[in-house]
Amino acid sequence: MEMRSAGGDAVRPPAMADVARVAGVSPQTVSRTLSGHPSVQESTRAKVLAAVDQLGYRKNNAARVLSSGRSRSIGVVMLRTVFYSRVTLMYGIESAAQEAGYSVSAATTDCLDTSAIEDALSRLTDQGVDGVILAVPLMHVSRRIEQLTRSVPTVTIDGSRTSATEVVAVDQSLAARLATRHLLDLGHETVWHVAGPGEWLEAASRTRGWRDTLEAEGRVVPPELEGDWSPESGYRNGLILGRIPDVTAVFVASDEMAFGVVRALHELGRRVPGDISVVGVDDIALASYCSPPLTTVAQPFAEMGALAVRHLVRHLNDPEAAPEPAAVEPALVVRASTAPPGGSRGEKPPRGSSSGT
Amino acid sequence: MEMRSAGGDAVRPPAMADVARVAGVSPQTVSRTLSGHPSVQESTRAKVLAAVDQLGYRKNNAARVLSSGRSRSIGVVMLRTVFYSRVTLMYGIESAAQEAGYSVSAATTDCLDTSAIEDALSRLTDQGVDGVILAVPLMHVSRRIEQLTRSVPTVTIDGSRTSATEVVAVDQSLAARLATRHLLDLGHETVWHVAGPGEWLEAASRTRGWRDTLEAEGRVVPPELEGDWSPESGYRNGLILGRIPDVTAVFVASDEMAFGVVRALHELGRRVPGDISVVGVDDIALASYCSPPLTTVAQPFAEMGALAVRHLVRHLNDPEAAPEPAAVEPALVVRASTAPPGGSRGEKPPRGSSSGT
DNA sequence: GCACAACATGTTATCGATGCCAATAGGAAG
DNA sequence: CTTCCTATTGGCATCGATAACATGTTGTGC
Repeated sequence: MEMRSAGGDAVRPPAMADVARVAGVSPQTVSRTLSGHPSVQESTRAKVLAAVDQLGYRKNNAARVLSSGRSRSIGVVMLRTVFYSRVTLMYGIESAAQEAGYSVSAATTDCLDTSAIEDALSRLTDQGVDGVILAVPLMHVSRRIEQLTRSVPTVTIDGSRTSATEVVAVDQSLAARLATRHLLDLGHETVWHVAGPGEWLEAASRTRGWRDTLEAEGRVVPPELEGDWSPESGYRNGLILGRIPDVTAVFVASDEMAFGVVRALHELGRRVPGDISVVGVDDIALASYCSPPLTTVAQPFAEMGALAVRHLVRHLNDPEAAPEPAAVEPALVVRASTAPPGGSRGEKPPRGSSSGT
Repeated sequence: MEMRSAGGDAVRPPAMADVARVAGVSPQTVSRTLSGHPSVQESTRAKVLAAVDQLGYRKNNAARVLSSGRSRSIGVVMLRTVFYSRVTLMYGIESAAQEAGYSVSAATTDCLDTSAIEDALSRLTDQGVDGVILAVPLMHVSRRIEQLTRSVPTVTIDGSRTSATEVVAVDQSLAARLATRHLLDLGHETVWHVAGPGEWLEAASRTRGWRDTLEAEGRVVPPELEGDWSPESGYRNGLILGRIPDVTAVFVASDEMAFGVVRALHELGRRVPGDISVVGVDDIALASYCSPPLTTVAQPFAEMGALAVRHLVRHLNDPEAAPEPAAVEPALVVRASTAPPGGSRGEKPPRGSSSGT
């Protein structure tokens, strides 16, 4: 960095015109060569590439964007959380984008305020992204958001559909149905539920899937408890559930909350899954390594991110292409935190298993 | 998005010249008004702002960058991992950057190959970032990296120092010393260690801190085991440690590996901390919620990211400012996975504790 | 009353690449 | 041998904002 300041004005980085001069061709030909235009003679191409190499030429992105009107970058609006799901999603987006030749810039927000989302979105459009992936659960689509998404191609992930938007989503309701049905199949009378925060669309979908499954089977639908995705909130709810004698099966809306629930149950002396079975959602890396290893619903977040990018890129390349909604499917991963009711298959199998009490 | 394609060529977004025309002033005055230049009369400013509002003018970033030579964006090179530490770091960087008026673009890589890092770095410089934060553990600084970091202000985090670079780091060696000393203070004869992968500088620093502490106390230094940060690798190493009768205390280089270690020990019937005490590093959110709650060393990742940004921005604003290395300090968090040796305070206290075997 | 400063604004050149159109050359077709 | 076409290549305008310089305008101190 010293070079830059100390070197004075001598070291202006080489521009395309410099390359053209060295190669003995016009700047236009250099441009064509570098962007892979077919109509460039092999000998010319070689001269240009040699000059590029000799000068250490690097393309100037700003100029290219200004001139072509396309930035080859996409923006992502997301919440600033360390939840496994969001992070994995982001990486899926990044690698797919990179593969498609796009760069990614993220605008994260701390909260779900509509105004915060508006800000994030406008930061991205100001920056000149070609398209946007909205990875926040939009409950309320404000006029400003509507307006912004209308001016730039947008794909939403698990969010409300705005008028000018394609949607990519995991079938959250299916995730919940898989979990709930698994517990019912094991023989539990009914299943309790620790939901995610109400503002989150995916939390709402999971709750709906859980409720639907119970109702379809004619089971009692217990009142639902609500957390905020944090392990702490799971713990709090676990302390409540553990005190209710009826509870034999719990579907928790995320693995991290499930960890908290299990912890609380242990502290209350309830065995998992001996007394109470627990299912989470996400299949985080640590799910196999808690006690007991957590049964959960795996979600293909990375694929979802990649899918969103593919949709967006397709639209950017051909704005006429019909938008088509897409969903990817979650899968149940059975580990050791679930068992038939009655305490027969506890984590540390009690020899004389007194079924029932 | 339909608008864009269907609207034809009529809807070119308004440019500064349009605003100038409407406001009845020169484009330059518009520019000055919008960038907060002091020498603009109040009445003029008002006219300009009214015109901006009326036309819905939004600045064109590409043009601004091309013209001014500054992009007000910084790049981050990091590994594509979901490890808590890296994610938290990223959010620290993002919020600090946003506060300073910079946008962040990330270039993530899958592996630690020097060439992959070179690619990521050059993607960022091509994109025209004003500065770069290198958040990968650089063991080998190639000529190309040297060259790239020389052409753009760079701050490395926990990496090898390149010639033109400032460094921000957590004192990893201190983290290891805190953990090791804690275990020795509890009365353990010595402490075993599950290290991170050898290519990671921070893994090496932790190993060094651990070794130094043992040697300073004249303790036997056991051979170290090595993982790859994943819970799986912790599990594998746990299966080994659990079979070695001498082992009473283990310092694991990350919480996620520690989860694996604890799981393996449980499966082998070794109690934690009754038989073996375990300390991790990171203080991830789930650390409080495993069985037993994990004693660990908390690292202020978010602060570190913010610090890196502050350094970088300071340098961007004043290239003459002397680079000063900075470190932030980790802190021990004692929970329930550590205890004096001898099995007296096990997780589930065995009534007749047969100390030793 | 004059010189000079400070402020407010306009003019022009420029950043670096690309889009569009024109121009040249070589070859195929008639 | 002419005409037309295609493959290459160059010239010029342009994207939208800002830096640098120029201009005009008001005010101030002696």
